[in-house]
Amino acid sequence: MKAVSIRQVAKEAGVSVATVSNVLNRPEVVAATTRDRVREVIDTLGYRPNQAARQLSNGYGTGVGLVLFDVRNPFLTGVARGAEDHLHAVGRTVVLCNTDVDPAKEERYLEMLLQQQAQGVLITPAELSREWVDRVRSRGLRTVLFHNSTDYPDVCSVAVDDVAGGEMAATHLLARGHERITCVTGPAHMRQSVDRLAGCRRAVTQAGRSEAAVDVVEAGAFTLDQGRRAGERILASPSPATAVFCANDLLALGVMQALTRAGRRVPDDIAVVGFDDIASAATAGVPLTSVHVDSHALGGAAARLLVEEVEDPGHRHRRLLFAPHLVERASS
Amino acid sequence: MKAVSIRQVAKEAGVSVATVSNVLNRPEVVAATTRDRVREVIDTLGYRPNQAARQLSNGYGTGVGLVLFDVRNPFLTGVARGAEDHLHAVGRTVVLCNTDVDPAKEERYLEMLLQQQAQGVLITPAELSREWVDRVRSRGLRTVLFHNSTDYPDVCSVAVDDVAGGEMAATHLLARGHERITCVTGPAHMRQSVDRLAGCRRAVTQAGRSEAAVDVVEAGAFTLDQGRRAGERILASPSPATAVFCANDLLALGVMQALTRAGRRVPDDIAVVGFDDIASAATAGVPLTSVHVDSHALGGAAARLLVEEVEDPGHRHRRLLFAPHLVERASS
DNA sequence: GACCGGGATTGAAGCGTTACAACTCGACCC
DNA sequence: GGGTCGAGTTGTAACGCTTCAATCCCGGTC
Repeated sequence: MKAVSIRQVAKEAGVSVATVSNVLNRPEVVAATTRDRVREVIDTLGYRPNQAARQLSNGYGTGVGLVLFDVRNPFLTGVARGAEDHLHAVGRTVVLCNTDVDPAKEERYLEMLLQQQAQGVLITPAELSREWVDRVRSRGLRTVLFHNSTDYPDVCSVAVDDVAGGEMAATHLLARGHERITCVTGPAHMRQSVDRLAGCRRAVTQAGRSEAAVDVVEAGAFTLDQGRRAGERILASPSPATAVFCANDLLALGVMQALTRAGRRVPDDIAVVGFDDIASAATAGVPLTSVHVDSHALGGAAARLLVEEVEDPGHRHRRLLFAPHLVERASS
Repeated sequence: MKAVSIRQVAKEAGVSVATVSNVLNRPEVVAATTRDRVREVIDTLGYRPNQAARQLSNGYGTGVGLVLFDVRNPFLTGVARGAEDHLHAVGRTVVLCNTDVDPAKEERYLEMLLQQQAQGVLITPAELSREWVDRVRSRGLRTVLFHNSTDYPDVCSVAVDDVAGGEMAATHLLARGHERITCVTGPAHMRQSVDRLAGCRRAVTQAGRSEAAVDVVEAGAFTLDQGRRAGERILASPSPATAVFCANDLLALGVMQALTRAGRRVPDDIAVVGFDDIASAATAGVPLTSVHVDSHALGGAAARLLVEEVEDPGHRHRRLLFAPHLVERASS
């Protein structure tokens, strides 16, 4: 029942613990015959190196924190999976932490990770600021942010190129022959609203049209309900555009519900495009065209960045921007 | 930069390391004044007990494994969150592992957890068998299964009461005045198909009707596409029932797509009820009535069970069955 | 004044690894 | 024969903490 220790392996193999340790960590320094013998003993005895001891000895552990505001967020779920896949592949262990965007909770987690001597953390910061970044850094935690901000060139981060995404959606609609586009954004202060709208406008002007070709409807939140409301507002307009691009799938689904409820046909009367490509987009009554983000790849990239930062002293901080792509479905 | 050790705290506070350790672990044995002084030094110095050392010393760690076949599965995502919440609240650390139902991968994870000296694991087993259970146990890992099986009374497990869920759905439809129900199941060999259908039948017979009042349509898989196909088959029937209960939301959404595409109105012509209450159920064109499972609570319960098993020597293994509940929406 | 009991404190032995300095031992060279 | 070299191996300190037996100290007892 008691776990086998390196000492027992050493005794059994007739060598010193140092040699066993070498077999494990620098096999090239030990003679082939000894190495084989030791290895054999290792598996007949079922020896399993004790991580805690190892960690204590060399001063750092193998765990890294995955600090997300909520794994249930479909995007973050993908990110989590992507990160976990890569981290596990390189022999690291992922500690899951959900903050609910609560700085106090986040702080508790970071503290816990520090106690575990985690080497790094992949995080959606609850409140990003110069101060926060410095604080985390000063405690010796390598960090990769899931955040779309250019303000911190000294931290690695990964994010989605919202502008490019908005542009894709709009370009698609224009290609389908729509002359005017209604853009439903979320709250105006949110970066996603701003950037996705900006992308939409860029597509329009690059197609040689005036910016006036895009009507803006601002929803109070990125929710289904607000989407419905936005849909009603669009219907109330004297001459609604024939296409609507929503900054988020929930808004788009809400808009579609309002439209169909009012008897309009999607896409025949009005085309709809969303953003994020959540699962519901594909399963909707009229499957929704949406801008897809490969959250898995994003998580993987973040993990890679973190590992690089941990292992390579000459690491340069980088900001990775992921290009999304359009998934065309029946709604447009 | 170097972390503060217990020794420095001891020196600074003018006591021995043993006393500092006591302040941390058994505060009641140390005199109030000493205790306060030590505590003060602890936070002015920013001392953080080293988990690895602690773990090495007392022989076991604080981490527990959360081994799921895929966090992206919406149900498991909820479970993960529920488990994490509780585990964190009781000071434990959650190590996330995704197996993709691959026994080899699962094995690697278990091995890794063993090296970390994790005390327990919450797991969706890739291949459940007597042998597997014994093997895991013999290595000293406490285990709680997410699995609906009565075959292993000596292991804790949590699961959903599928029979009760099916019964609820059918009872609801009968109450709405439907005389006959079509039940769309997944593959016949899957427990979910069997149990949910059984529940449906039970409701029907308990309402004094013959079992013949439920038509069975077996779908090849729990997918949207198979749902559409099932929908078409229902339409092709000479006298379709006015209500359909699907063993899964994706099937239900597929059925609804087929129905509306054929010009039938849901729920006016045909009512539809699903199972699982995934996010898409609420956002569908016609919001779907579904049997909801509180995955968060389920994860929490599993966590509680595991902690109990780890901490209480007199622990009795239990099998928890969660009652689902019906969420009524527009589709029925 | 010697003795006792018990609360408070402490010294030191582990816990299982790693890594470094030191050692062994043949082969090889002059 | 003595010396050098290098590959292989090993003894052991150190990592930071917990725990337990041992010690200390002080007020109370007889």
